Amino acid sequence: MKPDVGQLKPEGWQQPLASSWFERPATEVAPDLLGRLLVRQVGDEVAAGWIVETEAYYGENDLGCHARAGMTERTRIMYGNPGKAYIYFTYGMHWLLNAVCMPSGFPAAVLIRAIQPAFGEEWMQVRRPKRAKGWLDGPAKLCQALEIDSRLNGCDLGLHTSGLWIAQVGRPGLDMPIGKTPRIGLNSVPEPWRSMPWRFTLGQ
DNA sequence: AGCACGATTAACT
DNA sequence: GTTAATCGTGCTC
Repeated sequence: MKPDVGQLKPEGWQQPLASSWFERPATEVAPDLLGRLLVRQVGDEVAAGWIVETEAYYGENDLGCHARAGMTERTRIMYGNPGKAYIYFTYGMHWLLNAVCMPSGFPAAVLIRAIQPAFGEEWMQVRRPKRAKGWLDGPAKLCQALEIDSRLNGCDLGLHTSGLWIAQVGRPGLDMPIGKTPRIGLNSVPEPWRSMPWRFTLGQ
């Protein structure tokens, strides 16, 4: 009988990236996150997905970035320490997950836009019943699947304690080229920010 | 206190 | 291809 490779936990899945790993421009961190493992643990339940799509949001000058308006209650986390989760609510119903980049004081983050299931698929399906193609392709979809919401805003992605981390382990067979395109959904953002090639994809 | 809008998604035509 | 759903946030009065 053929083993279900997708359900095996890869070596190193419990080893989070250090906070200092995120202390770089978001435009460098975003492509570097591709192929790494986003892990969620709630009690005894664990699920994880390979990151395959990211976007960089970088500084107050970036008019596509929430920090364009300076520091507010919402963007406070983005101005904080690298490696923190910046999670915000949009369109009245969706949560989106970012990883904060750069040293404290400079607002920058990487939006996690899509994952592919690595293990714990059953647990993800509890909240995302449809297992059709594309069921985890979307920043709000993966947050729903992994039970990510405001309770995790500001948590440290470099620690296990909050139950959400990014493991350093790279996906096997990481030889595909990285795609670069403009960011999605910035419909009213002026140029050149709207077209900056800060969306990064792996095998899509 | 009121208002316009959004780093989306699903369900349409 | 288009559009409704739905509400926290940030800005204006």
